[in-house]
Amino acid sequence: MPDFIHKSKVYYNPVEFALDRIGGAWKMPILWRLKDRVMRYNELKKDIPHVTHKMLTTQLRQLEEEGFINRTVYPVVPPKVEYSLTERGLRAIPVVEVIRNYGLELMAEFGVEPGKK
Amino acid sequence: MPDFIHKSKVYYNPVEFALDRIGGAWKMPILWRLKDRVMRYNELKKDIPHVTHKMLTTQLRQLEEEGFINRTVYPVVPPKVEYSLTERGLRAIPVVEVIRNYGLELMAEFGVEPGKK
DNA sequence: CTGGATCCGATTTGATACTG
DNA sequence: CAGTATCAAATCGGATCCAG
Repeated sequence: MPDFIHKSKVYYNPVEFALDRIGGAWKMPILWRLKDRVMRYNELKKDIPHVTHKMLTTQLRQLEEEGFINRTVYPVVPPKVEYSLTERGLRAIPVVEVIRNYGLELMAEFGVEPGKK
Repeated sequence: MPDFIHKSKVYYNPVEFALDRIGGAWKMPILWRLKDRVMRYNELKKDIPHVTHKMLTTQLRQLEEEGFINRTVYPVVPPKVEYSLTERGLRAIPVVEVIRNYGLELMAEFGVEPGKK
């Protein structure tokens, strides 16, 4: 597997490339929540446990910049901003689902319990 | 999605749990190479481009500790150590494959070329 | 050949304060 | 409500040296 460059970063394999787009602790959880509905910033903030303001905004910016989500600003006061999946974001969902299900399997194997909401 | 704890770290969702086991830049490439054969340390080292000694050893230790790979030491000089997939590692392969294929798709979309080799 | 340990700079992240 | 900027802490990764 050869090297290739994207946005001035060198990648060594397709897995690394994919995980740099939708990996990390928050991107898949964000995409997953936008799976079947549009959400406002604060909705995401409240729905994703423990994500900090900074992390949520930077991850949203990156997902937007790479074409996974749309950011729609309504010129009203107070501000209203909605996030939704793009075509590309939609195509990521099945992958997220595979990883998510695998995570649930692993958790069962390791004996960790999701607990209650 | 509730919180849960594994090895004194708090997780917030199954995706994060899964990626902490097999995510990062090197773990999937390692698992992928052990998919259909046993490999020695130096084989992996030579076969995975740009991985450093430190990264390869730490990732191998973690994969071993979490039960994804076996480490077999042959008491000879010079040392001979072989790595192979466990049952659990084998079950991770389909997931790796999904992400790998998705990475290849994304690369095509973004117009990056794997180059030759 | 395989692996551990250490140093140290680079990157990432959390907390906090400030804005229209 | 949504977002930016800044600072310090924490983590990560590469280079290097030593060892059985």
